[in-house]
This record gives sequence, structure tokens and C-alpha cells, in this order.
Amino acid sequence: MAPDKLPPLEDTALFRGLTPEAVVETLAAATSRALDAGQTLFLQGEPVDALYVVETGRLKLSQVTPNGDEVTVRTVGRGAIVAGVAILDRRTLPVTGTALVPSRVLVWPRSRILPLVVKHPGLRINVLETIADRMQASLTRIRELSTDSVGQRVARALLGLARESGRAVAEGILIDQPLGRQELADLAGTSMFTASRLLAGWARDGVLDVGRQRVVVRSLEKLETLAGGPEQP
Amino acid sequence: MAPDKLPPLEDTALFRGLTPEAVVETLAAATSRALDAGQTLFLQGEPVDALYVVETGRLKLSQVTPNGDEVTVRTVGRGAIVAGVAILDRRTLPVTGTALVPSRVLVWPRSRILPLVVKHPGLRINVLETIADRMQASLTRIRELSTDSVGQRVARALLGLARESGRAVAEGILIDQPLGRQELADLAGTSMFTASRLLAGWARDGVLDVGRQRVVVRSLEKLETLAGGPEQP
DNA sequence: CGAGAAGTTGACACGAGTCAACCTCAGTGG
DNA sequence: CCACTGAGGTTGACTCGTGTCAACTTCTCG
Repeated sequence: MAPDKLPPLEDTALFRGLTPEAVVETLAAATSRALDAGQTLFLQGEPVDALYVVETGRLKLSQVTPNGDEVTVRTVGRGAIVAGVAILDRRTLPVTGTALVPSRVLVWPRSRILPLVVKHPGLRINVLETIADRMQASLTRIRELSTDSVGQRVARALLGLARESGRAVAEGILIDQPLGRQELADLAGTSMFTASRLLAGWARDGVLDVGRQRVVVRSLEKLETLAGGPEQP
Repeated sequence: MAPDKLPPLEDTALFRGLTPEAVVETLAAATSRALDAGQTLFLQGEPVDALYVVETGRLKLSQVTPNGDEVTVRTVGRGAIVAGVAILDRRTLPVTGTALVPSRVLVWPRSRILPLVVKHPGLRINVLETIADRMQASLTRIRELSTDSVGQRVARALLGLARESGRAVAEGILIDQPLGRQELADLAGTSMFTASRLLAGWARDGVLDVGRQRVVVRSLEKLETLAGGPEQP
């Protein structure tokens, strides 16, 4: 796992605006943990006992219903702060975190992160900002689930993925991560069958190129139209 | 507006656990503002310039789509902290706040609340706790919108209202606030017609008594069953 | 090359939204 | 005091988007 072309962690949500010394001290306090694909990092309802930052890979944050249904709330990649509520008082986790692919996370047990947020107020600010951002995203999601069609939601999910893990290729923007139909369907809150039909239709219309575990966006504009206008936070 | 039988504000989310002096000082820094029914207190997307606490009445927090559709995110009554993001750095409001009935709110402009949260850490903790609670509620709502039927959602909305503004009467629990079908439908994320049909059916089954702007829950147990099991946070 | 995972496609059912017509009260002004 | 009016609510008919299930195809990997 050579630290090749990865953007430096110093530059991610948790460390933005901190002094180099604070960054070094905080990083030194972390341990690193590897996760297999499908492995669970923490369970909804458990007490929060650590703060995490995604080093590599991709985590799925989901809610499970009492009947065992699972709803993907969001997925996060490198640099994302996870379980930010760790810096608040005794709380339980609102979601379950699972690795979608083999991943690696930085771990700060509460006992180690709490003194640090006291010492470095910027750290606390960054975590709280993340929580506020997630709040806004959740509210937007509620609105989308209430008013948008499945087509719009799938289109918006693709736009999000393109923005987050898009890579420019000859034909357009490749979503640079294995993306199964089921996974996309979970993100958009629909069934695999409906997602499959939508992708097939859009591929016919020249909006996308699709393949096994693979999507290339050929026309961002058309996709934005399908999503019902460009991003609205 | 005599301070009749209202539970004391000292006892609400913002002040829990504070010293009496801190409560007095904080209350002294607030101004009070009256709102007509339907009046807007703040608009989604505006910069947050104040923290509010509901004194009397009821506010609706909603998200509006670019096309003008409106989705009720939640409604709050006496004692609720609103626009808690005010204590974070420069942010915009994630929702619009509107009075459902003539209401009264306490107002702390940012410039006045910020020094107070520094002076009284308990104040900050209380606001952050509220934000975390709302986060959890939003995630639960996302799950419900994704997996529950409209019937379950309406039942759950009624349970919430009964818990929040329920008053025991001879026949059961009266939801002690004017509750139009449209309003209930908005809360559950459905149409007025569907809400009306559901209420009519449940009234037939003896679960509810319904009338113009009025609902009485006759059997909490049956309603919980309809909601798909008792509360699951 | 075989087996299983991933994806596709058609047939079908059904929940819930939409619209129109209608009913029924509460409040108002003559 | 009563008739009128309009908001609130109900109900039926209809449509349509999506979920479900089954059968089938096509990759990928060991």
C-alpha cells in the first residue's frame, strides 16, 4: 500500500485549517485499521467509541429496519470523517458502517480524540462542520425521496458519483469504482431492476455508456436535465 | 399572555443542566417575537443570523424544491431549539421556518448567543445535542420514506403528534392542536386524499375518532401496530 | 470449461397520486 | 335568525409508476 498518488490526508475535512503541528499530533494519535470488502466497522445503535477517517476504499453508511431491510444513507471515500458524533457526549451511532471494497481507516478512540479537540479548537470545528453538512445532505435527501421520481434520483446519484470519483476518459467521465446495479439502486432508493432499465434507456439515448460494474457519463448536461436541473443544495 | 400553566422554559432543551445564573443570563439576552399563523420566520438558504426557541405555538420546518413543492421536515412546539446551526461558523439555513398557528419565539442574534456559548459550555452542548438528535431523526425519516408504506408513515406521524401534544380525554388521547388533513398529509409525505381515506378507515376500525381539524386516538396499541411496531429510533 | 455472479427483459400487480364531484360544517352579513 | 359562502373533508373512478417474480443471457474467474 504505497502512498502513491493519493492526495495527502493533511488536506481533508478533518485537518483543513489546522497548523502543521496540530496535524502531526493528531495523525500520531491515530491507529490504522484494514477492512475486507463487506466487513462491518460499526453498528447502528452501538455507543460511539471512536472517530474514523477513511484512508482508502469506500464505506457504506446505512440504516437497517427492524425487519432487516437496509437503506443506504450515503457512501463515503477517502478523507471523509465518519462517526463525528464521537466528539459529542454519550451517544449511539445513527448508522451502520460497512466497507464496500477492501478499505483502510484511521481510528481515534474517544479517549484519544477528546483531549485533542480541546487542545485544537479547529479540530472540533471541522468535525462539527461535517455534521452540519451531513444534516443538510440528509434534509435534501428527504426532499428528494418525497418529491422526485426514481429516474431523477438515479440520475442524481450518478451525478454525485461522477463528481466524487469521476475520471475523465475519451468518451466522457468514467465513474472510477466498481459500481454494481444493486449498489446504485440502493444509493437511489429503488430496485435493481428499475435501475437496470433506466441505465439501459439512457445508454440508448447516448447519455451513458454502461457495462458490468461500470458506468461512463457521456453527457453531463443531459444527465443533469434528467436529474431535474443542476445541483440544488 | 399570562404565564399560566406553561411548563417553565428553564426546563427545556436549551437550558437543561445549566446553573440558574446561566439560565437567567441567557434568558435576559433574548428578545421575544410574535408570529402570525402562516408567517415565515426564516428562509432556507439565508445565512443563519439568530438562534430561536419556541415559546408558544408551533413552527413548521420545511424544504422547498426549485419547482415550489414544499416538504415538511418536522414541526416543533414549545421549548424546541430552532436554527441551532447558528452557533457554528458561517452557514446557511437548511430549512424554512413558518408558524402554523400564532406563535411566539425567543430570539438570540448570533452576536449575542456566541459569547454566551463560550461563557457557558453547557449551552453549546445542549445545542449540539439537539443537532445530533435532529440528525438521527432525519436518518430515521429517510429510512421510513424508503421502506414504509404510506399507511405506516401516517400512523407514525399520528403517534408522534399524540406523544408531543396529546391530552388524555374520556375517549382516548386528543391531539391538542388544530390538525387539518393537509397538514397531516404533509407531515407523512403523502396526499391529502390518501390521508383522508386512511383516517376514515381507521375510524371505522375504532382506532381513531376523527372530525374537522381534530383527531382522537382511541387505541395507541392498534395505532402502533399500524405503524409497524412501536417506536424505533 | 464450468459455475456462479451480474445484468436484462417481459409480464403482471398494486399502491398511491390525481381529478372531479360532492358533502358538510362554521362563520358572516343582511 | 337564516341563507349564503367558502374552506375543509370525503369518495369514486381512473391512471401510472414501480416493485416483484421468473426466465434468460452474458460475462468473469478459478
